[in-house]
Parts: sequence; structure tokens; C-alpha cells
Amino acid sequence: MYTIGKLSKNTGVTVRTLDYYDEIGLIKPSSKTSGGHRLYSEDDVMRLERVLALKYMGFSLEQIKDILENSTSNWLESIQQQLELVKREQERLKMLEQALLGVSYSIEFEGEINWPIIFSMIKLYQQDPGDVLEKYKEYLNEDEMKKIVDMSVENMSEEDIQAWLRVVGDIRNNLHLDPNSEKAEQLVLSWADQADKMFGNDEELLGNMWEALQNLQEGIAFYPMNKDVIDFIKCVALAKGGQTHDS
Amino acid sequence: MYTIGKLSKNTGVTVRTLDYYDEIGLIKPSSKTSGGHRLYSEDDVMRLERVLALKYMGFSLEQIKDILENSTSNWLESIQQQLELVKREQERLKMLEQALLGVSYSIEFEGEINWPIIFSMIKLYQQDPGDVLEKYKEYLNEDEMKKIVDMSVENMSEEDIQAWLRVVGDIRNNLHLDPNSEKAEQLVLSWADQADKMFGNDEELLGNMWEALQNLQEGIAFYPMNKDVIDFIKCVALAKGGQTHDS
DNA sequence: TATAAAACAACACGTTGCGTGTGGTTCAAT
DNA sequence: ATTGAACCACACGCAACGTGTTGTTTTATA
Repeated sequence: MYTIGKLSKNTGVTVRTLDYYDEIGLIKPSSKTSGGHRLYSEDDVMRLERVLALKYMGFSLEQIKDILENSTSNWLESIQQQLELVKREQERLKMLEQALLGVSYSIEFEGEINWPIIFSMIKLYQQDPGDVLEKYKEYLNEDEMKKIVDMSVENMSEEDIQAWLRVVGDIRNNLHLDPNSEKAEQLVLSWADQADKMFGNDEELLGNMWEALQNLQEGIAFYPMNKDVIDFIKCVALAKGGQTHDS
Repeated sequence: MYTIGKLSKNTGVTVRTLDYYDEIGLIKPSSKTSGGHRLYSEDDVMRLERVLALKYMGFSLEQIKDILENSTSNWLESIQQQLELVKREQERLKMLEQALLGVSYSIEFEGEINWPIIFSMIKLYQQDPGDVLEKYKEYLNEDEMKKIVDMSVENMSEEDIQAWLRVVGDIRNNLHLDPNSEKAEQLVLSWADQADKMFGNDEELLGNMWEALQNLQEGIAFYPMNKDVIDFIKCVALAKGGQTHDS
């Protein structure tokens, strides 16, 4: 027989919690002293342990009461419902993590809060990515849209993301460079390399994407490229001679 | 200028929620009619959108108020704290999923609730797995313990889990068979194959594990093997002749 | 055995982010 | 001018306790 304090110490559950479980009829002490102090038996301890196990599994106290009371209740079903719930929650968190990562990248790059980009990020991972890429429909066909969606942060390797952020970031930090300079050319070449690597040899896609970027100049696809970067790349390409291999 | 109802319809946020946001000073309408009806400006709508974005990212309304009010607040830090939080929560859910899976398997196999097994499952994924395998310390050395922990459900392939559950389950469902029968021998052979596959060719580990199982007869490691299964395997092995290749 | 200290019971209020009313007021359309 | 819809303000409720407060019982010490 344990007093509520001893039980609390043994199980790590606070007295208030045991108080509450008594109050809602989840764990009622099987006896009391003449003075009214609660005494918990070994059976009560067992019940508490079961309650804690079920709580860990994510059931509500109401559900736990139901499960422990109704021996007719279908355990397997309850567990598997929880499993489904946990899986869905994991999916949600994965999306959330990607969105947060995206926002984090965006803040690092912009140096300030770019709300439209943040909204796009969230939408992108929240529901229909097609919605976010709406604006590109004019320039890209179905297949190309799909390809880009599949290629979004979600499915790119961490290295590719880093590399892409780096090459674009390098350009953004050096927009003041003379388009004729050696350095500028090198930056653009690095960028072209990475673009090639990521978009493969699909010249048509690259072309359409380039056109879309030139006209829309900002957006979630190909983030963090923006108008300035595009203009810079164009300038450098032009400076290098009429023959541009980018557009 | 939107009335609260229009704003609600446009954004999908309930009137009560906007009510609440007004109440806690998160989004105060920038003007009111002479009669006291709230009127929301475009700026208010923008603020609402930001609030929703931050809410999606998992911040509390209190934090959101802070973030939006104090432009001095460190965005990057906030976001990355959230990221950490989300990652930790994902870890927790992974563990929880494994525990639930384990419990699910256990119910399917026992046909009833085996609380000790459930407790073991939870402990196994909750903290120190060494604790759960305490009893085996007598029979297995450090390296072997580590090997088994690494091999627990968490890191086994889904196929191996299924196969293991199947071969052991097959035996549990056929404990009534004559140990001399063809079927019995086949069952035990299948079991031995899978055991070999999973524990490699580490004969010593297999031997010690077998000894531990014989003496402890129940537990979380090698679940769902139990006393009955072990006895059956021993019987069949003996029936086949003095030469057992299992022990 | 008397008394002080510790533990306990019972009650109440606070927390988060709203849902769900209720009664009275204001707006928009007829 | 009237009526129905929209609106405001207020209040209670939820889950699972945390954090007191006051008064009683138990336990330890003198």
C-alpha cells in the first residue's frame, strides 16, 4: 500500500496528476485511511503503469479510460489508428521542416524577410505546388512543370541545394563586378555548370525556364535567383561575345 | 476595408478566431464604424497572412506577437529554433511509431495484451535500450549486446522483420505438431535459415543467445520467440538425431 | 505524550487557441 | 420603416494538468 506521495516518487508522476486521475475516475485508490488519505495497492500501480504506457502511445485520457474499461474494445484497431495518426503527423512535420528550411535559406540570402517567398515556400509544401507555379504555366508545358516540381527542395540532395545556393549567392554578392572581368565570367560558368548538373541536358527546358525567369523575374522556382542575378548573367554572357550558351 | 465576416470568408479563418486575435491584441482592426463594427484594412490582411504563416511554422500566438512587434527580434534564430524543435519532434514520433509497430506485432502474435512486452517495447524506444536487455548481461558480452541492440526492430529491414515474425509465428501456430514430422522439421529449418540470415555466421553469438533464451525464456530480444517455441525447436532438433546444428 | 514538521485533501484559478452559444446592437435591403 | 443578416461583447467549455491556498491528518522528534 502506497500513499500518494510514495507512489508519486516511485513512478515520477506528480501528485497533482494522480489527483487529477482520481478526479476523472481514471485511477481510483482502492482504499483510504480513516482520515481520508488515499492508499494505492499493487493493482493500482499496475493500472497506473498501463495508463502511462498508453499515454506514451499518444492516447487521450478519455481513450485510455475506454480502452482499459472495455475489455471488448479492439486493441489492434486502436493501436493501428494511432499508427496512422503518427504517420500523418510525421508527414506534416516533414513538410514543415522543408518549409522552415526554405524560409531559413531565404532569410540568409535576402538578409531580410521576404514575405512573398515565405508564402510561396509554405504553399509549396502545404498543398498543391501547381498553385505556386501558376505563373510559369505560360512558359512551361505540363511535363516541364512536373519536372520542376519534382526537383524542388524536397527532392534535391542536400549537396545540390547547397551548391545551388552557393553559386547563386556568389553572384548576388558580386553584382557590382565588371561583366567583362575574369571573376564575373568564372561565377557565371560555375552557375551554368550547376544548372546543367541539376537540369540535365534538357536544353529545351533550360531555354523555357530562362525565358520564364526573364519575364517573371522573381518567384519560388529556381530560388534564390532574381531579376538582378538574371540581368547579371545576361550581361556577362553578352560581354563574352554574341555567342551565348545560356539562352 | 473588410468587415470581419468578409475577411473571414476570404481567408478561411473563423470569425471567432479573428475575434480572439483582436482580443489578445494580435490583430487589431485599423478602424471601426460609428456603430462599433470592426473594419480591416489591406495592411491588416497582410498582418493576418503573416500571422497565419508563422502559425503554420509552429509558433505560438505569443511568440508571433513578439516576432511581429519586435523588428529587432532575430528571425533566423527563431526559425532555426523551430527547426530544431521540429526535428526533435520527428525523432520522438519515429520512436513512437516503432513502439506502436512493436506493440501491434505483439498483439497480433499473442492474440492478447502482453503488458510486460509492451513495457519493454516502450522502454526500448524511449531511452536506454541497455536497460531492457539487462537480463541478458549474464549471457552476452558487451559487443554482443551492442550487436543485438543495433539489430532491434529499428534497424532491421521490413522484409526481415516480416520474415522473422512469419517463421516464429509459423512455429507458434504449430506447436502441436509431432517433433518427428516432416512439417516440424521444415518449420525449424526455415527458422534456422532466417536466424542465420539475420545474425550472420556469428556462431558464438548464436550460441550465447540460445543459452540466454533457454534460461530466460521470455523477453523483448528475439521477440516473438518464447519458451514454447524454444522448447519446440529443441525437441525437433533432438528428434532429428544427436547432431543439432542449432545450439 | 505533547508538539512540531511533513504530508495530504479539497478547492480554486490559470494555461492555449479557439468552439459554441446568448442576448442585444447595427447594418443593408426592401 | 421594417426586417433579416451580420455583428459585438460576454461567458462557459475543452485537455491535462501546474501552481497555489487553507485546513486536516500523519509521522517524527523531544
